[in-house]
Amino acid sequence: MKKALTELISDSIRRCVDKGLLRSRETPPLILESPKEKYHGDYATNIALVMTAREGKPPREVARIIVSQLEDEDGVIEKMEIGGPGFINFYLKEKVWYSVLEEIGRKGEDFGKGKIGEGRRVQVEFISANPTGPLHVGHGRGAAIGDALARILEACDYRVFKEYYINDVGSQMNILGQSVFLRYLHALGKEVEFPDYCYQGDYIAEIAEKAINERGEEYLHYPQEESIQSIASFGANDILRGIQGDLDQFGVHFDGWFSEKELYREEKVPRAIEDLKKKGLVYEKDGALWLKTSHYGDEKDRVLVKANGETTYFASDVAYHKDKLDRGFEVLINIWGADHHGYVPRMKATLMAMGKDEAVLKIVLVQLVSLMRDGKPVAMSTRAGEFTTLRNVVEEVGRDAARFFFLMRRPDSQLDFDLELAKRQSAENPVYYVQYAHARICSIFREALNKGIVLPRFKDIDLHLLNLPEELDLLKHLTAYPEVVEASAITLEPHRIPFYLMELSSLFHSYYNKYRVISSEVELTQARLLLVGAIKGIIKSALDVLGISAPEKM
RNA sequence: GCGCCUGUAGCUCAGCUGGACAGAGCAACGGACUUCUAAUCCGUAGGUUGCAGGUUCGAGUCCUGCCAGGCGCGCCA
Repeated sequence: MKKALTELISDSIRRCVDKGLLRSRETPPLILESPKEKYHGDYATNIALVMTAREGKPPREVARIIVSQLEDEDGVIEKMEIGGPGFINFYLKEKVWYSVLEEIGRKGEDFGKGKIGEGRRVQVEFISANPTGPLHVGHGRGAAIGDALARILEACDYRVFKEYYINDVGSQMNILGQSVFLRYLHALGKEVEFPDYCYQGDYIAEIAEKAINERGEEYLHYPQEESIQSIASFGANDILRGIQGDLDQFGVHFDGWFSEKELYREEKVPRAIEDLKKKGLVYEKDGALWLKTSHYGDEKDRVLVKANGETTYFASDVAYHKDKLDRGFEVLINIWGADHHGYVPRMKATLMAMGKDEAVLKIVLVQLVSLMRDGKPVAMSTRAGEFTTLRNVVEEVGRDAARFFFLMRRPDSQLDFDLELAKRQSAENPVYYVQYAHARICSIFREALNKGIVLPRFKDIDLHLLNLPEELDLLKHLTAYPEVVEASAITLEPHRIPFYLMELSSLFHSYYNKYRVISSEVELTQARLLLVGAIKGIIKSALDVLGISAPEKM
């Protein structure tokens, strides 16, 4: 609808220019919005205000000219008004809003799906937590956002690949190996000291137990270095299985798991460096090998290979991102914890060094989560081993509530996650508010079924019976759903969908309390059933895009 | 010291990427269940958008400088 109206206005402006009424050859981008106040119409544009400087005419005059040339061939406009300083307000005919019901009926679950992706291949990389311990709540937020974004992009005709990058190389693996090895020795009755830098959580001892059960005393017989390395992979594998289990329980499923170790095994790191060297972007200084990231906006150059010959973590990342491109992804989306924000410029620079546009790599920074219980912070330091895992949180508050809470806020604002609040099954908890709207509608349909009410074919229903202001308002909101999904995809902001859902649910609950859907008037009942059925469908698909269930009974 | 994010009602947050009088929910107060689920609804009250400037027809939104909170600034991963 919005698009059609935008067309009409553009046509009108073109006509004005042709007729010499206006002189702007280039029209600024046309912005059409839904005014907050109803008496400002269904849609409004500020185009006349924007054009006023170039036209040398007062804005209301420009607006008047545009309105005079507007040809509404399909007869969708009820009236147009020039408001305030020069807004053009459009009031649409009621029939326009009815068409959304037909569209929802026709498209079913595809209603809300857009085309802006044009089939482009996009990779969404998220969580990518080191396999050195279970996932904690912070990872949960990243997981919820990454998964929801993937679903949103899919709904907009992107071909999405969800990937988890496993950081299974480097010193943290070594520390994991040492930590487990020491617990292993301890469990076998040896005297050991457990240093501070080792991972402290109970899960380390549990892995050591498993190692004993599965491998016995095998690790005692190798040289210590070898044992540590080997027990590190044993531990990493075990932890990774745990992470997969946690994610499974949270309803997140990846299309691919990419191992850093594989990058080295396939020599992709040296090859990536070689590639950049050929472009003259790599140089040697102080015995180390550097990438000229500063040529692409980074504050300084970065080391790829240290003076001691070891490659850096950054080098792996360079190779990994090259691999992403080699696999044919056109857009790369990385969901990162905000503590990694300092790496954004160097990663963007890397992509540019590989000859890509900066916009190919989009990085969503997710701010930290503070876990609260009744307003008091819950400690969660990994080191001390007293952290709260994602698993614990999901078990305590449930998958749906956890997801909704993670998705409710803008990624770049810090999140206080209150466990007690998330558990409460009351108005304070918006998850239930939305789900309840869905369940209520399902209940209406059960009642209709009981009473033997049948929905006739769409064209046999008299939609003009839906003429209450509340009904038109609901229809307008339904119409806006595809725009919300699209905006969400463009801005990479999933929180718009929970907010949309809360608004829609609120309108429905009001309507439900004020009027009856099922009444003795058969035709009215049928029309209203059609309306609430459409609402139900949209709540369902919006929840779906968030990875949240839509229960039929509560 | 430098950089990134945040600052909006008592609390938790929206604000459609510059629009009309700044919006919800919670908490507070007062009402609504013989009728499709009261996990709901209706009403009342609540504001100098951190502060000070600037840009323009118009600023919560953009720019500059402060203030406050969070997070980063390794040849660590």
